[in-house]
Amino acid sequence: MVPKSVLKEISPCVWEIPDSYRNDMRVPARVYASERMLGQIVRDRSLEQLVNVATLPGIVNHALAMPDVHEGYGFPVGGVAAFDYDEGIISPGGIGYDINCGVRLLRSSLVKDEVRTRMAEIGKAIRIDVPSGVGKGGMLSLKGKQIDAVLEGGAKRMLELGYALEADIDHIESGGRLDAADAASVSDHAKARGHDQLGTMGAGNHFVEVEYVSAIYDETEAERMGLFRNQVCVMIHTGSRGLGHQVATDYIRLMNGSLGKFGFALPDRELACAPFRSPEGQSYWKAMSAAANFAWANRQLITWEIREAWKRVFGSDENLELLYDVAHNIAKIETHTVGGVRKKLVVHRKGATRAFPGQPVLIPGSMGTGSYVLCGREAAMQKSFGSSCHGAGRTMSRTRARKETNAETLLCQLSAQGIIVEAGSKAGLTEEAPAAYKDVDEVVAVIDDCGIAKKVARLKPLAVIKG
DNA sequence: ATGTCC
Repeated sequence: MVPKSVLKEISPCVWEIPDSYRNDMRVPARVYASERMLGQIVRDRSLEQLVNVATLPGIVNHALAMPDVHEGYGFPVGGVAAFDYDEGIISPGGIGYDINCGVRLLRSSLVKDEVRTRMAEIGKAIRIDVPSGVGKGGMLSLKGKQIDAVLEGGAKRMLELGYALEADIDHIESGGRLDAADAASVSDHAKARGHDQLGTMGAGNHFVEVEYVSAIYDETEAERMGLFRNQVCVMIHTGSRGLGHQVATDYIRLMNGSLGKFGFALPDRELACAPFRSPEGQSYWKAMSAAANFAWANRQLITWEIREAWKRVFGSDENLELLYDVAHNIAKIETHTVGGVRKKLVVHRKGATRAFPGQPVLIPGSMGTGSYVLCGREAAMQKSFGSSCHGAGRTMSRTRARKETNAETLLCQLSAQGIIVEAGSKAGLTEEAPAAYKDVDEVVAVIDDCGIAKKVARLKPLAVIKG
């Protein structure tokens, strides 16, 4: 464990672990957090994991942790690490098992008071149209070349198939498609797991939520994003399902086997990686891009399903427009200024959101607490490779949350707040108890205060549909 | 997160 005394506050809410802390660190580590939050952060292994990340070949500037950081597989969740394109590595653990887990926000033209009495109905309709649960299949069953077209075309393939509007594509990070994707780098096993999973939610922290705009912090940005007070919106949180999980599994195994060849001695085997330019690194990059495209296609088909449900309940004139869609678990090739020089980097975001200047940043809180819309600021480029936090962040393991939460009590608490809950399983519900998460208001305040992204609007839940 | 252990 990294003791709190090692961390020095170098500016408000920015804490540094110097590279002298351990002799294998190549760069310092930095944490964005309030002092109170730092007290929570030092209680798990996330900072030790962050120090481990700082030892990886080709890392530039700092290994970064956002205020929602917590322990993950090898790399902490809520972490950002950028590696030199030519000299650096790519690591599946730095992206996560759920490749391109992410969030998308749809806005309606309805206001809260018009829909209050219809929430049970829309909750059930979404629950029926968007299948959820571990291993669950959906409305499409893709075969052979059909799945390859989705892996290489992402959300744009869904447009060709009639499940997207032209305008949707312009409001997705990277246009909902990474060009590097190559279906041939994805195993048949991964394709088999994913072939019927488009348009499905999954389980764990994945959800669909009907929310309303409860506060506006920046009128100009809110107007630009088409948001207004009491407006009803829909948030979708899911990823690449079994397909992405299998891609991660396949390449962690492959890269563990090639560590010796590259002469890598890692402080933790969970950091399995390969030089980005190596055959292993390139294969994973192409497969990760394909899985990311699959996730964008998934959120797109879910959008189509929700639009159908929405029209059934609220009438055919009612539509849902895509505000934005962001990835939370992904690596990207980006150019950033490092030491005054423009450099091509492989930016790993694991439980972190891209937050380029002017870009909408979507941050869901824990179940029942609602979400934030922020807007990326110029300073993010220097402070965090244009990245923000991605959510509230866990303070309790799934097991502990399940042990300490009573499902009935939790349901009562949510319904007392007027929130409709459609839950797939009681175990799944208790794992996501708000008590198992940090306070999203506090997490977002750090991001706002340190100038990474500014608060635009807050949304509160009306109906929660969970896996 | 995940056909929650090949």
